[in-house]
Amino acid sequence: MPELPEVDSARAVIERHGLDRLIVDVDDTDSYVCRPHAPGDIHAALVDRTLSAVHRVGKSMWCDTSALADSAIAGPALGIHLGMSGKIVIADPDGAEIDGGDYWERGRAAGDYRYSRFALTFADGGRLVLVDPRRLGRVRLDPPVERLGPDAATITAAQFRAVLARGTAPIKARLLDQHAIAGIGNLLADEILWQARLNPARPVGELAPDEVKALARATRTAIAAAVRGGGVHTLPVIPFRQAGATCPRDGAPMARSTVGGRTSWWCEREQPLP
DNA sequence: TATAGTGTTATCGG
DNA sequence: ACCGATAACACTAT
Repeated sequence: MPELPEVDSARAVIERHGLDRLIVDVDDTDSYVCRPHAPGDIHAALVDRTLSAVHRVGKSMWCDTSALADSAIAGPALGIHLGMSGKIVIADPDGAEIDGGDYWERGRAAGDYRYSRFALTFADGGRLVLVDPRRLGRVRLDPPVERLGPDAATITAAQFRAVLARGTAPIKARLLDQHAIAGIGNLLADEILWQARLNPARPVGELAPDEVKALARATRTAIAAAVRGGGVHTLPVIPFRQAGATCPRDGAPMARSTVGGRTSWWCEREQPLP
């Protein structure tokens, strides 16, 4: 589920319900999700601290952590990436849940989720849980977020032009490159290209200035719409990414192929190769 | 049973 | 060393 809009929702959940609560326990026993740390490392680093702030760039989140009671030195950052199927769930001691209820099962205690891969327990018994069936999400201390490109939600026009300025990669592959621009995933990329009426396989080097402009505008509006709607699934063309579908704008068949290593759908008539 | 999937990254060839 | 393409990762749903 998570592209930039979903990750921003998760960030907001942590901001509303996860900050300034004393951490008394950490479940970091999933050594795949918590790699490269050994089980117990994150526990040792976070117990007796609080999350003091939460940040997001692209699809990556991280939390600042407080100093210990007898110290002035802040703790390490807690990096959280949702991967393909991760969600953040806050479970209160009384069983109240914020988001993620899909994964709760009858007979389990509050906060005990079937696909729980990492969890913080707070002093009052509440928990912050990473629920992630596929385990492609990632939790680590001091994540290397400085290598990400500019955030897609706040990128400037000049930065956007620079993203497309060099190379011969298909536009879609470049939009998905998190080191070039951070936050765009497979569905958002298809929506942006559909809005801009550009074929996903067009090489970046051959774009005209007005096409770059159209892409920048589509990126801005698609992300704003997805954040407002509550996720990339609310974007107009996404339900038409399936066999036999026709473009909701002009009724032409939707075409499918692999571009940039990902399944891509576009309108055959409005998004032709030149 | 076989395949695809809202993501990232190591690896390989040019 | 840079750029682009591909496979692999873990697991579920169709």
